[in-house]
Amino acid sequence: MKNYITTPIYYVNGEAHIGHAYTTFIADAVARHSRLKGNETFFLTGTDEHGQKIEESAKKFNKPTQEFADEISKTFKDLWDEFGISYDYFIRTTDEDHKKGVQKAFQTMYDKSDIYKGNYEGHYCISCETFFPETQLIDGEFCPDCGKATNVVKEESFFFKLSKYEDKLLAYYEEHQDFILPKSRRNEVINFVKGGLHDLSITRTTFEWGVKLPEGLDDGKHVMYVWLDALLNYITALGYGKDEKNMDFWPANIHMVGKDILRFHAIYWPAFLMSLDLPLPKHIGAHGWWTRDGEKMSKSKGNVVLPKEVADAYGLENLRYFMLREVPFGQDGDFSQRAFIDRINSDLSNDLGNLLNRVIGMSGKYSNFEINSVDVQKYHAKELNEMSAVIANLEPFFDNLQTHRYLEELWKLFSIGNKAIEEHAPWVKMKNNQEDQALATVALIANILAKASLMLNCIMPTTTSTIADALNFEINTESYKDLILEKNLLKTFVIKKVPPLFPRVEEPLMGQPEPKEEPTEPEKPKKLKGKKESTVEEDNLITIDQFFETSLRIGTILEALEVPKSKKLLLLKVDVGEKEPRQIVAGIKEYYSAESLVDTQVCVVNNLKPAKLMGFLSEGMLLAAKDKEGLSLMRPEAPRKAGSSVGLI
RNA sequence: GGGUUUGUAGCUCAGUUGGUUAGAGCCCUCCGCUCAUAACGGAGUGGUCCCGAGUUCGAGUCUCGGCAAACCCA
Repeated sequence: MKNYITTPIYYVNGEAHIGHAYTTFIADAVARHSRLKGNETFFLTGTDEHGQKIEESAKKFNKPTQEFADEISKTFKDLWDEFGISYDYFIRTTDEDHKKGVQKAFQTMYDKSDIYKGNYEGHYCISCETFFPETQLIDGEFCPDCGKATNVVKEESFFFKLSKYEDKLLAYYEEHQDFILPKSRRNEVINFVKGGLHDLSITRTTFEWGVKLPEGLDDGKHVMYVWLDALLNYITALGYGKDEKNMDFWPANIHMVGKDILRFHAIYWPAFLMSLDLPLPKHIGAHGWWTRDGEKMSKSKGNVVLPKEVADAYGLENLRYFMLREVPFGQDGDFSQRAFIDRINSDLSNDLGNLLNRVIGMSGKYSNFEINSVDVQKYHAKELNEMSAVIANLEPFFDNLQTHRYLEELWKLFSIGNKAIEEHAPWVKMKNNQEDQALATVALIANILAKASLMLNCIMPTTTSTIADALNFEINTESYKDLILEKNLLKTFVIKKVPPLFPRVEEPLMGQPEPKEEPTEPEKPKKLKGKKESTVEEDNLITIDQFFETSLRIGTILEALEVPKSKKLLLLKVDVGEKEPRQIVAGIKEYYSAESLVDTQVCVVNNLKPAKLMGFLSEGMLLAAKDKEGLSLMRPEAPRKAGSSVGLI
């Protein structure tokens, strides 16, 4: 069986945040799950690089558009590589092959008379790349989504006959109840379609950064609307319009998307495919968004969770586990260090990690690390049956993308193991000359860990491989078949001693003044504590009065402009609670775009002697932290009144 | 304004086609155990299943009307 799994292609207009990582983690888990079961699997991710917004962002950074796109696209690819995402192909919409495929699709739809030329007039928001009807605008001018001003655009445009497919789409939803997952999202889509579909404007003449139309259709003025271009990546990646070499993977098993782009995937995309006479994807999986400590994440709040930062602090696989365990698929999830730490400590350290440690400890004491499954069936038939029952029930959860339920059920295996140890108390059996029984219990635990590792592998690939290695087997399709499908037990082996897999986390590892400690090396913290050395050098001590000589205040940035000809400098107008805002020149242009700073708060050194930089007067400076990776402004955790003083607690 | 979804123990969530005393994990308390990462096991505390009305022998589950939150649409 062939399975094709995709993430959306990510828009190259900013760095990857936790939401991108989440989509990618789920898709990666689905792909790994599919491979482990022996299915031929193609997992696609990539970047979406066309559109007016990219063109303009590139201009802002004074870069050729392609170069700008190259750079951001690379940050995504690098991150996924670092995260060990098992994609088979990374597509970019600026790839020549992709563009050709898109043109071929356009031509095919045109030849079928599903595309026609007309005129479009409407209010267009550049930022959202969307037209809005006048009734929807705020004050008749501003974009209802982002609040920025819209432009009235009248232009020649090609249209796709979306209206033609209304009934076919509805029929498809009806026949395929699980086309849209979770089911709760289905109605939303159906209602939208029932409300009537307008033909879709699919080309633009107002900018150039996009795929040109096939030759002969226009005079070269038009470029394709970014969504048409973007959605087609799912087939151009398989060779559509070129050699078609992987088209036998089509139709996709699942397109994983965020709920914000469900409409494009559940309505426009199927309609395009119908027009191309291609089968439709089997599932569209729409997941929710992440909040942080119960609040929406946004640049202006400065509370965006960066996946790399979290993975560095807590471990990549812990993060994968947390994200897939914590949230019912489709619902919004909340990221908090408290919840994350609870998951690590109770689920990973106590239940799973400790169980492995127990089996290593016992086998070392009782049988010189040798483990033999010969008597497991004899003494632990009950546990084996319970295990089989749990494993047999797992699959549907995964198929419905209910990873949180899948993991919850899977964890019952560890509970069976921990209970069995308590109940059979091998240490008592050893004293009573019932060595067979004691060793059978130890072997039972090893088998539990082996089977659980196979089922957990798609979510925690590295950790489970470590466990498998300790248990002297490899995780692959054969062992899956052997231990899971055929329910066999491990052959006799000598268990490897491994250090605790999941050190307990005692306190938050992020957003703390203390340096982060490596979660994989539990020895370190102890050493640090033991030394009791003051980390402050005596010579550098100051009195509290000296500290208070510096006046620190919270400021709200009202305006931010780039200083011409300067690589580093931004010119800011900052409200620090005085009559007039201060003008501050700050060297942060390499790290922050001017527009992202407006309406955010910073910490201002208020009583610095004014200085002139590149000819501009600067009446203060900002606090920021810098390391090799980059620079972060110091901001209040929650908004404070402009001019609030920053002091000691 | 129309619509969809969600609302169950302090927290995070399960509750299949309506059927006996509403479940799990975490947290908290007590007890037990010592192979283990102060981990594990057992017991217990804790619920007007958002509110109100209705259908029914019987409603967390169905219907209607509210309230709250999130989202979609005009």
